[in-house]
This record gives sequence, structure tokens and C-alpha cells, in this order.
Amino acid sequence: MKITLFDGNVKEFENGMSALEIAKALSQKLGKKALAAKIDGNVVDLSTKIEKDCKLEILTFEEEDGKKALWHTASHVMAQAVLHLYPEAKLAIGPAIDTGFYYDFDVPEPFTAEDLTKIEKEMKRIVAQNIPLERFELSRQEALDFFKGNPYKQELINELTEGETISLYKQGDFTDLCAGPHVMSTGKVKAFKLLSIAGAYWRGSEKNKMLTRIYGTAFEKQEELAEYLKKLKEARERDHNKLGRELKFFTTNEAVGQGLPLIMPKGAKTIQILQRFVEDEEESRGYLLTKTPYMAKSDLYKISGHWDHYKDGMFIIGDEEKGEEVLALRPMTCPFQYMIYKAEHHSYRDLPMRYTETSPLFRNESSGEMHGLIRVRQFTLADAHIICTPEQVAEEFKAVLDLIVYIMKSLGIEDDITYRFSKWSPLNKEKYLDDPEAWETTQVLMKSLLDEIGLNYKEADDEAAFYGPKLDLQFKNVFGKEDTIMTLQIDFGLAERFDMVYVDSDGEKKRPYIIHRSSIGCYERTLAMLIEKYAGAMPLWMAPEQVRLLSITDRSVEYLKEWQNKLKAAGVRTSLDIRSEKIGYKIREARGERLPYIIVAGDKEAENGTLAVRKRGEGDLGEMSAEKFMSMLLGEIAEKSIF
RNA sequence: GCCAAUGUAGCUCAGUUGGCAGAGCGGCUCAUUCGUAAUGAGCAGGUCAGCGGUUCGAAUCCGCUCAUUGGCUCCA
Repeated sequence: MKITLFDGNVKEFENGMSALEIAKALSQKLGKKALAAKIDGNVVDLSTKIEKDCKLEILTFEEEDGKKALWHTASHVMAQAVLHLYPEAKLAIGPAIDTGFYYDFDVPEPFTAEDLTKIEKEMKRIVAQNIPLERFELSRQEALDFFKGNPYKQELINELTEGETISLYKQGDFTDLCAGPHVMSTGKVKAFKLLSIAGAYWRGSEKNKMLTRIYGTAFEKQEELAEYLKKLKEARERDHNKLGRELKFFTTNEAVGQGLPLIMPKGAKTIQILQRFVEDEEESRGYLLTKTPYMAKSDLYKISGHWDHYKDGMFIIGDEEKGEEVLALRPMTCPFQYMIYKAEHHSYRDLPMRYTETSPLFRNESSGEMHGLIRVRQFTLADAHIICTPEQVAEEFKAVLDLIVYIMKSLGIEDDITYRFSKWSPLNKEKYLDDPEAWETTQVLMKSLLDEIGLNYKEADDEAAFYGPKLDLQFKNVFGKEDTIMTLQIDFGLAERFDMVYVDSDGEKKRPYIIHRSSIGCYERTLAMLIEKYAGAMPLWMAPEQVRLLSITDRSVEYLKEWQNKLKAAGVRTSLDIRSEKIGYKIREARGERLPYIIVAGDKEAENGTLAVRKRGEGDLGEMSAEKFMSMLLGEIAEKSIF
């Protein structure tokens, strides 16, 4: 038979050879490294016998699917170890994920940290035994009998469509329902680590029972595992929730409440700088600034539909049943800006109207959702709504994306963002406006725009807003969790609900299109992202403190004050520490705060008119004339402020 | 909301079988005027997250609540 290899070469092999045998025939090394194989695009076990001409790719740990085969086997090894130690545990599911694997167990008592150590020990034993994995198939009835007493596996089997093969994998005394593929034997799982225990609902629905999930990861070599764990630890050192507090960007207070961070002077300064930048940029791009109330009567949200779709997420004041006026803090800005649009008549000549607002919003998140500055109950969104004619929507959409890309580049985060095209789901009736035709046309429009721009995006079902599809810009935090940082939405529903119109050139009243968008996202979340991205070392232009001046003797304080005033007059953000002692400690403290510049002066500098300059990332630049330092600094600030 | 873990001074942490709440760093005062973390002396700083219970006696044991953290669900 003829086998086409992944590099395009075609080789002749004996009929009936397994993928592993072919890998070994290709090279000894490949045979050793092989974990799984891909035959005509389908990932299979290495033991798969090949009977006819095909395309064959041998998968190693370097390929995503190779990794997943190893991780999937690791999850089986973990399940086997759990059953050895806790025979009463019921197995649910245990897949490979992006960074490793997990398995969900139904156990009477959730596992503890000590249990993880025990399970790891048992896993090591299973790995050392190098037990081969065997695949076999059963009929539906046989499979149901086999998993008698396990409601989870029974449910999975019952959901398989008639005629679908039901495969199982056996390793020693452990057998699991599994589509595969797997590596050849447990010995391949050489370096692994169980990372955490978590609760997780069966099949991801809060209506179901909560199971106990164990997360883990595995590598081919101990060194790779050690390297991964080290990186994980380093990433967590950048955690905005830790670093942001240490660097005094924000704090929280029990008496204030959950999800209500207190932004401290440094955090507030950075946000102010970003806000001024964004508002100026938007103004130059034709946006009109609005300021609208932080609350409204429930009537407004009833028109918009938020009352039906979002009531649980709102802070509501007043009880309707007691005959009181019912107000709610706003969870979004849209209905307010729509009322501004409606306060005047609009001709097609007026459009597009681009209303923008730096908008505090309030959402009553449930207690388990709050997280640092990323998920909070009050946040400030750089929000805007663009009301335009159908003919203008494509151009406006592109203009918004241009603004967003410009802002991302200014923040230096364009390579850290992924694009998600968030679509509706016809199955989730409660969540979306019921107008399948409008959903289809709007999604087709948005997709065609994205393709025209040539954006590299991922499609996601059931992630849309209730009134239309979204382009979400996603950022991964230090724990690998993805959050939306900015969003761009086309709304087909609300113009009609608010009866928004414009008079077209033919004298007819027509419905405008509405684009919802945020340009820099919400400032709290964006600040969190920037802290993690830069490990607290904010770029010079947005650093809340750009230069710290340190005096060595009381005699040099006046000299430093003089230069501080010159820097201040030039718009540089500085502070002066006049404690003329512990100079080493003060420098270390300033370095710990990741300040861009640290300036030291004593009697010598005061006499010579110089400053000792230390620059972040470059270390000690030595002594230089004060004038030279100042022009260098101003030059650097100017350069980075022009985007 | 659900499953878990955690909570002692501004920070990092100690506190034994329940028996006087501690250290280092930081802060303040005085002395020192010092060159890339650690000068000396002194002082202040705590409702041991909160409330209740058990006990002669609770930071410690039990219960509830609040907050923080990791997940799940939800979401910008």
C-alpha cells in the first residue's frame, strides 16, 4: 500500500502494518517519540492497522493532538489510581484540555490536598508498571450492562446515536468508556503533576449535581514539567490581584463589599491618563460626548428589554408591590443614549451619530463571580453607540475596528488579544430576541465584514448579546482564563423597540442600524490586564509615577526640589523622598515599585549640577548633567505619546 | 448561586495539648548626614475578619455571617 507522509513524500509499506510499525520503519527516533497518528485527518491510536492507501501523520508531543493523546491517557491513569484508593468513586468524564487534563468524580467526600499526594503516588505505581492500553468495542446493550451502577456513563451511552461505535479502553484492572485515542501504554505518562481540586457541575449545568474535579498536566520529561511549573509560578507573580495590591493600584475593604474595589491614587492616575487619551482620540474621530444618569425608572429597561433579559443582574431600588417608584442602577448605557438620539429629529444627512460616554455601570454579579479588578459590581466602560444608515454600517464597523486596533497598539497589547465572533443559539430561546431571520442576516453581514477585513477570528455559538452578534476581543489572564476586554456589536433589535428613525432622502422614515462598542473596554479590567501584561512596570506614558528623586543628604534636598519643579513644570509625574538615610533601601523600594526612572543626588551632584540616573530595565546609567537627563526624559515621553 | 481553601500589626509570618498576643521589615521621634536594602536609642501600631456557642478560661474547639482565593455556572 502507498502511504503519503505529512511532508508529501509517498512510501510503499506492507499491507496491515500498524501506525507505530510504520513510524519505527521511518526512523527509530520517531518510533520512540510517537504518541498517536493521524490517518486521512482522523486522529487514531498507534496500534491502528493500516490496510489501504492513505495519508499518515505520526503525532508526537510537539503536535497538539499528540499532546492530547498523552494527556487523555494521563487522565485515565488518574482515574485508575482514584478507583484503587476510593473504590466507591463514580467516574464522570475526563478529557484533555489546552494545558493538560482533568477528570470529574462523584465521591461522597471531596478530595483534599493530601488526597492528591496519595493519588499521585498511586499514579506513579501505575506508570511504572507500564500497562498496555487495549481498545475494544461493545454493543449499546453490552456497554449499558458494563457500566451498570454508573448513571453518568449510562447517560453518555444513551446519547450516542444508533449505529455509532461504542469504544472502551482497558488498562489492567481499569476500563473506561472512551472514543480515544490513547498512547500505547501507561509508561508513556512519565512526568505528571496534579494541580488543583475544584467543584464542577455534571455536564456544565448548574441544575445538575456538583462533582469533584481534579486538574493535572503531564509532559514527556521531568525537566519539561519543572519548566512548565516554573512558568506557571512566574505567571502568577504577575497576577494583577496580587501585584495590583502590592503596588498600591487598588485595594478592597470588607466593609465596602465584594466586587467594589477602591482604586488608589496610582491606579486612578493611570486610569485618568488612559481616559484622557481615549476621549481625545474619540473626539478627533467624530464622536459626541454625552453624560447620562446612573439610574432610571424601570420603564426605560422595559422598553429596551433589559428588564426581561437582565433583571437579576440589576441593582433595583424601590418595591413595585408597595406602590413605590422603581428605579434601577444602569447595567449599560444604550437606552440612555438612544433617548438622546430621540430628543431630536434626524435626517439621513445627520448620520452617523456617534455618541460616546465614559460610563460607570452597575451589575449585581453573584457572589462567586467577583475577581480582583476583572469582575466587579461597578465599573467604568468607554462606551459608545453609533447610529447610522444601513449603507453606512460597513464603513462604521471598520472605523470602529480601526480605532480599537489603534488603541491596542498604543497599549502594546495587540499581540495578546484574540478575536471571537460571538453568535446566538437558536436553542437558547430565553436569552435572545426571537427573530431568527434578523439574527441570520446580521450574522451574515458581520461575518462578511470580518472576512473582508481579513481578521483571524474564532466563531463561538451562544455568546451573542440578546439584541445581536458581537465581535469580542479576548484576553487571557495569568490563570489562563479568558475574558472579554473590548466588544463590537451590531444591534438589530433595539432601534425598533425604541422606535428610532431617520428621514431618508426619499422623505420616508427608516430604521437606523446601531453599533455598540467599547474602545478600550472598561478601565478597571483594562488596568488589570495592563498590570499583568507589564508585570506592574507600566510604559512610561501611562506610569502613574515616572521619576522618583532620592536625596542622600539633607543638603541635597533643595537641589532635588529645584529639579523636581522643573520636571513638574514640563508635565513629568515625580515624587521626592527626602529621608536622607538608607539610600540603598530606598532605591530597592523604588525598583520594587517598577518606577521608570530613579534619580539619586548627594553633595557631589548638587555641586556639579548632575544627577545619578537609574533607568528601569537598563540599570545604572551613572552620573549625567541634569539638563541632559531632562531633555532625554522629555524626548522619550514625547516619542511614546505620539501614536 | 454551587464545590473547596484561607483570614493574627501597613507587609511577611510565628503562636505547642485551650492558659498574659509575638518577631522581622516598614512607620514615627531623637541622635546620626550617610553613595546603591539593613546606623543607634526610643515610641506608636491588634475588637487575632465579625457575631454567637462550649469552657473557670478561646487567636486556638463548634456554628453562622462577612471578605479573599482557585474552580463550576454566569458575564464587560
